[in-house]
Amino acid sequence: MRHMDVVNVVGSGSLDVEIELSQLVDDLDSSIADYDPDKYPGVYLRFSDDTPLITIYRTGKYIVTGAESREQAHRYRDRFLNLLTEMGVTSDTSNTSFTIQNYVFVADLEKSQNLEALAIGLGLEQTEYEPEQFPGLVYRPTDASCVLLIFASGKTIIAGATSEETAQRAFADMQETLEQYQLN
DNA sequence: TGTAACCGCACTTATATACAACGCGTGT
DNA sequence: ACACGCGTTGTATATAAGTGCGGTTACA
Repeated sequence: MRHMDVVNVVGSGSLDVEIELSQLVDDLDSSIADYDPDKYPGVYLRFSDDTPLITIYRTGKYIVTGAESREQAHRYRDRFLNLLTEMGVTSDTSNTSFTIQNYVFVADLEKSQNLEALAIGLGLEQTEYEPEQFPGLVYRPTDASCVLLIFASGKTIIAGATSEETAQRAFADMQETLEQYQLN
């Protein structure tokens, strides 16, 4: 199979405890935390440049975005929980939830594509291609819960999968369809 | 001053999250 | 007629891909 790279992983979880956000921000190092309730209701926490962003809400729910892998998302989630426990904001977080909600992949068909022909081959009902609106073709497979954006260069984005396997299978299935119609 | 080159940005997709503001419906 | 609740929309976050647009810069 042609290679696929994960470029973004999004996960969400809950601390199961309400958080006083202004207090939390006061206790955090201002270099890692940002909070502007007039602009957005969540607190942004980033440990350092090029690491995932964690957004924390009043309800205790939080999101991890911008991770490069499932492992990295979990690693920074753990680091976040440890920090809150050290600060005394939370006590026992061992049974709190955390789920990967979205994977974004970049793949390459390694061959330029005729998107008009591709729309027909993949099925007009499953595709959207409006080059004046956006240069990529949007493909929504009926049997996979993810979306593929295919570009004339052959570069492809797979978004919305909740597992790496789902995305990989969707990309492989699409390539198979292209072969069937000899579009590749 | 004109033109060319370049930069930054919005376009679209998914997803969790929350809050404001809006429309619309129903009940009082 | 008014109040209340619910649904929806826009706001913000990350991330890649292409195209086109506007603005800025540089040079002749």
